Amino acid sequence: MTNFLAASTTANQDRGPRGKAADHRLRAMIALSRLGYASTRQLARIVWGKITASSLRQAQRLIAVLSDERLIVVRRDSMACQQMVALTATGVRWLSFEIPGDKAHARDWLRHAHAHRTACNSVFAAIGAPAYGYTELEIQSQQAPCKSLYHKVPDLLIADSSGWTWVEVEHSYRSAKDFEKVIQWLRWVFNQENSPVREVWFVITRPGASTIGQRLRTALTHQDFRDGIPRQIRELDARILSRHIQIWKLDHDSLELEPVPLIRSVS
DNA sequence: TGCCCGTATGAAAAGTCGAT
DNA sequence: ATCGACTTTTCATACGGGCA
Repeated sequence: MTNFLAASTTANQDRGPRGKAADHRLRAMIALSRLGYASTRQLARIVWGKITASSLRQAQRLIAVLSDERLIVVRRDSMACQQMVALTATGVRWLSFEIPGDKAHARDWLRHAHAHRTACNSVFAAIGAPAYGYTELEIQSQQAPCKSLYHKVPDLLIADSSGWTWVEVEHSYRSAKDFEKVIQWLRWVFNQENSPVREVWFVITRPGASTIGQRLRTALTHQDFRDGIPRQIRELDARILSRHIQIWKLDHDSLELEPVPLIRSVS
């Protein structure tokens, strides 16, 4: 992936304001280069850390300035009633590194913005846009350490020294067939001796997908020994359920993740 | 969804011209 | 002849249609 620190040291020189404003600008530009496109809210969350009336205003002002300087283009998303922005060719040149796919500009991504990528970007913002994480766009552009694993492509990937956190963005209800594939995939991944994946996160971004936790719990819980499931699978499933899965729900207003308990509390 | 292409647009460069 | 103000040309690129 692109070397961020090198980029930030060179891109910071003699380009617009210095100090805090320059830092905000650089962080917004880097975020845009990684996400492909972003909403005002996403930028506010990434650059200022949290969504407040103040951070939203600052984000709006920064977008106005960058747009005046023709570093970004703005598009109003009539569906979601929000501004979406992406880098222009001038904006890409402003950065001292290439954007995913070595594209000249990010206009096409903005024009063909789709709900799933937008949701992935919101989740990326919500987990704090980590430098050791990879966006959906970066994964598609094969800049992540993992393009796919056992026929499954991650929506987001966080790769720190302790292993990978594989993030699935649950933006629609999974069909029974698709869900079964996920279960088989989980078993395959966590049956490996040295699986690079430490945890799999399921992040609910739409009400329609909110039952994913219950479905996983049901599928991976085997109370009856006589149901024909081999002991190894029962133990593997129990381990997956207790150690390797986390369910989160995205709050679209604050762009924060709320944990969803996976194990029903014993009453 | 990605790419190409024709057109529109706006900024910079080059050219024009009158006043001194 | 030189300067400054205004006009024209050129060029880059944003936009959006359309195709694969």
